Amino acid sequence: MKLTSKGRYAVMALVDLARFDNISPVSLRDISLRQGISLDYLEQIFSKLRKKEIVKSVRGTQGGYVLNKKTKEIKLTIIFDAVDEKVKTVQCKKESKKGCNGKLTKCVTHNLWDDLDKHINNFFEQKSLEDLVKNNIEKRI
Amino acid sequence: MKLTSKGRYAVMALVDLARFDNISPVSLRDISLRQGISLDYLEQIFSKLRKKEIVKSVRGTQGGYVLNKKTKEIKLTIIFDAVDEKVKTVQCKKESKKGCNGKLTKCVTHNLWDDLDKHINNFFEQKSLEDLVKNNIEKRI
DNA sequence: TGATACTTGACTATTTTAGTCAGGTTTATA
DNA sequence: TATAAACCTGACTAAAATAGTCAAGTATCA
Repeated sequence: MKLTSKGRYAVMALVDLARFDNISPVSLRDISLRQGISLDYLEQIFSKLRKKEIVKSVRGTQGGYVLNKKTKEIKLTIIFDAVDEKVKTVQCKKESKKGCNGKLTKCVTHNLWDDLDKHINNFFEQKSLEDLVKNNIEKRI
Repeated sequence: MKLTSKGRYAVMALVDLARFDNISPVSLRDISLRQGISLDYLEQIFSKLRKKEIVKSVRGTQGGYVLNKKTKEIKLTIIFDAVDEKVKTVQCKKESKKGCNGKLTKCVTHNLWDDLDKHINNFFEQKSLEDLVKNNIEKRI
């Protein structure tokens, strides 16, 4: 049970962006250096974030990225969704009218995984970028 | 963010076992047929469960497996632990004295992942096999 | 003593992940 | 208007993890 580094990097990069974008756009190069994430990989990630309107890009010299929403509104849910980090702990097959395990019933643990997904998503829906930035400033990390 | 099928199968098989083992040992062959899990794979999983004393084996004809603890005591935590299903959503590197991201500090999201792991583990520590079996009987799945 | 069932360990195809690489296009500013 | 900084896109790939399979046992009950 792991989170992919794409999801993790997306959050790290956005926290970084949230802390610096009040002055001017933040270049991916800067984020790359500060967070230790490959520039090429960051570009892939930000392309997705831009499509979901979480960030805006500013082109040209001195350009970069800016947040496109308030930090309070950017919940982890929408970040993970943007970079295809799915919280689907178990994929029960939906073959025609069959349930999981190839039979007509649901598998014995079906409800359990549903509950688990809800539990995790609940966490992601509550945490916003604002929380993370605050947490960082408070603890002076 | 996915659970491996090893973890899922382990839980499915144990729920199955919990429902049938009051009469006599349950053979893996039966579980395999009822739950649609490969027999060979089940053997790997039960070998691990036995080492952690979650189940006992009964050899010979009419043999099989029996639960080695009360269903109430078998929490998801110990099941996942037994089959190496780790809830470590993010692996921050621990290189000598360096933090994650190769710097001297913790990465900006370090505390977040710790919180997430706690949140998920909390769920697993509360759910027991008893809960799952009850849920199954009530809903007649 | 044979059938049943557990036990072990090696092996492997497939999929996913975590990037890299190459070759663009756009735009601010000197 | 040239140029460098920065974004943008898509194809490619090595390595790791996953989800099993396969083979060859050993133990024990009837």
